[in-house]
Parts: sequence; C-alpha cells; structure tokens
Amino acid sequence: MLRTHQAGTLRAGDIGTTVTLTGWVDRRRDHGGVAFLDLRDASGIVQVVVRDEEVAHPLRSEFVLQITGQVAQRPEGNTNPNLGTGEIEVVASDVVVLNTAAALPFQVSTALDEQVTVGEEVRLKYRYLDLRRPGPAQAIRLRSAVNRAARTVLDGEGFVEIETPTLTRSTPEGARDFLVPARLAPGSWYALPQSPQLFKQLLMVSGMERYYQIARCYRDEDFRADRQPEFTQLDVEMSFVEQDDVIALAEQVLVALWELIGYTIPTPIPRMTYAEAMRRFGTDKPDLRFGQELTDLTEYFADTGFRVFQAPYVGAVVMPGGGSQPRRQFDAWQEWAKQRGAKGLAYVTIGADGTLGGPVAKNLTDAERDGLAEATGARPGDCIFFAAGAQSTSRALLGAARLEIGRRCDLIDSDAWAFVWVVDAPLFKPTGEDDDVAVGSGAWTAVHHAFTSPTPEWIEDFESDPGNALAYAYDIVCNGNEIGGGSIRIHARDVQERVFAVMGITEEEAKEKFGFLLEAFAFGAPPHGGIAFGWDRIVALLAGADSIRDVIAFPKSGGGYDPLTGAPAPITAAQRKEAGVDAKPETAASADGPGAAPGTGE
RNA sequence: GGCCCCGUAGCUCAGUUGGUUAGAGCGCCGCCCUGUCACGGCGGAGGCCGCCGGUUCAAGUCCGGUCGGGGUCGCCA
Repeated sequence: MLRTHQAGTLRAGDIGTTVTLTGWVDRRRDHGGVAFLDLRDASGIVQVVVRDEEVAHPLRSEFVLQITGQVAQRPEGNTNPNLGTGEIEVVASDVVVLNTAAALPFQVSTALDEQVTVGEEVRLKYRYLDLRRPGPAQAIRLRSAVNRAARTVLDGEGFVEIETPTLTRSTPEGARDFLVPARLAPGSWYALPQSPQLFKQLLMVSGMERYYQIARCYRDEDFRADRQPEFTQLDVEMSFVEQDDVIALAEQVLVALWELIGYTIPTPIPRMTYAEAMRRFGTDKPDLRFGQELTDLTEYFADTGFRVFQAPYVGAVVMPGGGSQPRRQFDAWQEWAKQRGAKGLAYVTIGADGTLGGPVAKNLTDAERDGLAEATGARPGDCIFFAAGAQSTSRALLGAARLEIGRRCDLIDSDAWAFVWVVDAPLFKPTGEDDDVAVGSGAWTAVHHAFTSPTPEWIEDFESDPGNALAYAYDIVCNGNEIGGGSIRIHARDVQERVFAVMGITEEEAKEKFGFLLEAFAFGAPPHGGIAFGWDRIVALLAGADSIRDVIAFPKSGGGYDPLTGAPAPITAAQRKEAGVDAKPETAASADGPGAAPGTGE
C-alpha cells in the first residue's frame, strides 16, 4: 500500500504517530513560509502542514499526493470543529507528487459542495470529477448499501441470485426494444431485455423456487426525470406462493432498505384496492402523505339542470384557502387543465360568509349550492374544483389537481413516508381506451402483463365480465411513486389460453411470440409469482434525490445521449458491413407477425 | 410527437426602453504573504453572447428557424 492510514480517520489518539497518507489536494492555503493543504481521500479530509515553501508552492488543486508526516495536536485556538480530524494536523516531512492535475472544468472542493451549484450537463460530462464531491459520491455509496441490504435479506430467505441474458429475443412487451444486430446471422437481431420477466418464470419451471437479480433493463422510450433508457430492477420470483407471501417478502426488503436511513416502516403496510385508490385519489399510485380526497358528486348532481354536470361522472377536490385566489390564478388553473388534455377545470369559491362565487355557482340551484360545502367538505375561504365527463379521465384530472393543490398549499410533509399496497387491479382494460395500439383482434388487453393470473375468485369465469375481472397483482406505492409491482402468474395452460382468447391472441400468435415459455409451462410449471422493484427510484427516494440520474454512476441525459462518452455515435462503414445492419430479411413474413401484446414488462 | 422554461468567460450568473470598449463572484496564471481552514494582498489572462437568417442607422437585447439542455403531457410499469 502507498499509505498507512486513511486521511479522514485520524484523531487525537493518533498524535505522535508517523503516518503516510495519499489523496487529492482539496484546497490549499499558502502563507509563504507555511502552507496548509486539505488532503482528501475517500474517508474524508485532514489538514497537512507543509513548512517548505519550495515544496508547497507548485502544488495545485486535485494534485495527487503521498504525504509522510507526524500527526500533531493543532495549536491552541486553531482547531476546526467542522472536520472530524479538526483536532489534529499532519506535519509533512515528505511530499511526493503522485500525479498533477489540469485546471478543472468546475470546482470539486468538499468545502464548496453545498455552496457552489454546477449545471448537470457539465457534471455529467465530467462525472468522474462530480463523483469526487461528497454529495454525489454519497448517493452512489448509498446505492451500494441498498444493494447489500437487499441481498442480505434475500440470501437469508434462501434466494438464489441468478443472472439472465442481456442479449435475447425481441418479445412483445409493452415498450420498444433496443436491438442489436447479429453478425453471424445477418438480418436477425437480438433485443435487450425490457425486464427478465420471461427468464425468471423459466427459472421457476427449473425448480430454482426462489430467484432474485439486480437486473439491468432496457426500454427504448422517451425519457423523464425518473426514466432512463437503461435502468435497474430488483427482480424477484418465488414458487408455491400466494400474493400474501410475495408481499410479506417484499415488506422485509423494504424495511431493511429504509432502516439504512433510520426509518422503520410500520408493517404490515396497509393495502388499498385499485378501485378505492381511483375513487378516493384518482390514481393507482396515491400519495397518502396528505388528504384532500376526491368527492364523487355524480349522485349529488344526478338531476342537475347545469349542462356541464350532466355527465357520467362528476367529482370534486377542495383547495383549502383557494377561494381568495385572484382571477388570474384561476385562469392559470384552466391552462394547467388544458395542458392535460381537459377542456377546463370548473370551480366554485366559498366566501368567508359561506356564499358561493365563481362562474359555475350561478348555474346551480339553491339546493345544489346549499349542500355543496357539506358534500365536499369545503369550508369558508376554500375553493372547489370540479371535473365532469368520463369517469376515468375526470378522476385522473382531479387526482392531478389534488397533487398540485398539495404542492401549492404546502400540504405535503416532505419528511413523511407513506407506503401502501394497491391490490385488485383490473385484469383487462378495453383496447383503444388510451389510444393503445390494438393487440391482435381483441377488445381487451392486459393491464399488467399477459401472464398475470386472475384472482382466485375470478379464475373460473373472467371471460364472463372481462372489464371487472381482477388481476392477482400488487403494486407498492411510496409517497405517490410506484416503486414496485408484481403478480401471481398463470401456470395452468388452459387459463393462459383463455386469457389469450379474451385478448384476441390466437394460438398461432401466442406460439410465435412466447412459444418457448408456453412450451416450458407444459412440463410441470409450479404455481409462482414475484415482484420487481424500481431500484433507481427507490435509491433516489432514500437519497432524497430529485432525479434518478443522481443515483446512477454514469447516467444518460436527454435523448439517450451520454455526455461523457458521446454515445451513441456513428459507426464506420466497415462496422456497418460486418454487423449486418443493412441486411435484408429473406422473407418479409417473419418480420411481420402479429402486433405486440402490451404490458409484458414487469 | 405537443406545450413550457433555459443557452452570455472554465463554473454560477447580471446585463436597463435596442445605443460606445459586454460585467460580477468563484476558478485559472504571475508575484507577495509563517497559523490558515470559503486565508489574505497586488497584478493579469480569458467571450462566434449556442447556431443560421431577418427587422433596424444600430441586436447579447426584437422576430423566425434550428441545435442543445431541463420540465411536462403523449408514450413508457
């Protein structure tokens, strides 16, 4: 080793010891005859005193040094309470420059970490320098601790960590595949997996019984703050289990993770049905850190004369103190709603004396006005926002409005953690409802994925009422973020065929797309189910990061561009030729199979 | 793909109703400084104002387009 001690670990107890340290020059303070260097390594910072001006003068920020010297008590009044090593300093007897450093594109110094903001673009381009800073470095170290904690829990429960291929077959899942040309089979392509979903189910057929993997997944879709083209899941699958078993295991993992930041998640984590979540919060991932639940006013306005409220669904959400917003602010709400594809956002204000105001109020009868505050729970000074129309879109709008109200009115305790399982989601949704690409010829498509089992109550006759059939699936939601989800799978061939039938997928199409899985299931597939956690998002939540980019060592920026390596980049003509990118498929038929089945990704 | 915001020195930003030579802090370079810890002092370098076009006597500033970044809806579990 080039050193005997780590810089940040030295304490008063080391006084008198001769040590050799290595690290970077965090800052330097050169006084002519005496110079102070803040030497930084992974453990922290220690002050080094250099009395030889010849030696100290040429040193610059981020030079890599090897320092030998004696640990000494700092002179009276010169201690630095901001440093763990502030009681002592190292008086250098020998300074070796292990490497020099060019002037930096941005300042790295620990001392400036919280005072200097650097744009994300530069930080990502020089991510290796960014990671020298304590904040970004801490996030990456936390991620390592999170991985370790999960592995400890799963190893203790008898799970087997198994790697699955990243070069695989393009299977019809929800998202677009990343494709890799196969040099040895020009015109044929590998796909990068959107998730290890199919492989983990095969491992259950293998009798592994308990599988997990910290798995990289790839989806070629547009990005968001919480989305990257490659991302990580903690992927888990178990045999001979029911929903409660998977949930119990998942809770063990989550508890272990949040313990890392000193929070004990109360278990069991409460559960809510999908229907209840939609009814009360207008979303399948409710943020339970605050109230302002939606009110269903469909019955209330059943006989209304107001045209706008003569709709299949009328609902409302209350904005506390919103009654005094200026007109301009209400116009902004209209714009906000329109940006979400709504026609607008009707509202009623409640004056201090309880009289209703706003353009909608005069369209209501006296009776409708009188009972409104009570029906919605609104109080004087509040305002009530309404959405009327189709139930799903109206609730979605109110749910989004609720979140916006929570933010604007500061109703959300940012230190709170609110977990909930959302269970009993519908098994199918009508095709075309959200402008989905129609799958096969069916009127229905899977909400989760095509291998999700109906709940035990529905398994016999989900065909009779596909719209109300429930999936044996569960999502774990934290503070309004879906951080994981899974399901009990179909293991019986006849059930699988019946599900495909509802979705309008013919036997031939099923064989073409997931024949290998169906074949495997013919050889004694055990009942099984599992879950996948959105690892990047979970670590981001634990780290208090705004973006999952903060918890990924080398993330991509918008457009899938990596500012550090410059990927993606053009390839040479020779590479093109060798890769077979331009090869023409021999038959058009094989490349033109049935459409994609949605939602196979977990 | 739609909408919103941002592109000025290495970094973070200011730049008036369009008006001479585009500024600040930090960083960088040189010199000085023996107890600092965001050390200090003096001096200095550093700008295709993202790019292209337009309006104008005159554009960092106004207009159109484009590229890049961020956010959001679509999309995506």
